[in-house]
Amino acid sequence: MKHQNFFERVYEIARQIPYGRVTSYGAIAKYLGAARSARMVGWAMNSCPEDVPAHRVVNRKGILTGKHHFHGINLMQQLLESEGIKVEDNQIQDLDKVFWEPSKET
DNA sequence: CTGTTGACTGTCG
DNA sequence: GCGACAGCCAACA
Repeated sequence: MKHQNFFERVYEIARQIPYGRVTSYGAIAKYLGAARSARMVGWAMNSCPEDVPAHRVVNRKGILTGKHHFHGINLMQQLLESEGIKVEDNQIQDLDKVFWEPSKET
């Protein structure tokens, strides 16, 4: 499997996010070698395939910045809470505990 | 082809 | 501690 476009790499990593864990756009972008491309991760998520748990991807602050891109405004939060992640005011609690880093998979 | 925007982040003042 | 700027890539007008 050769390297593909930036988007496809984002999808691959997003799919590797374990249950009950979350990551940030910057973490993914940084793993790809372009920490400044965090916006692209979000843009890639805009086309998020069903295989990609985009609800587990938040910004570095742990805020559900992309929640309004979901079908339901509170869907993203419910999905996270369903995985045991505490979410309050659109922000993930204990972010450092549920935070997942792509480099941990390699 | 050129300019703007976008689910972001780190650095500087 | 907070506000503003730059940087990365891709899609759209």
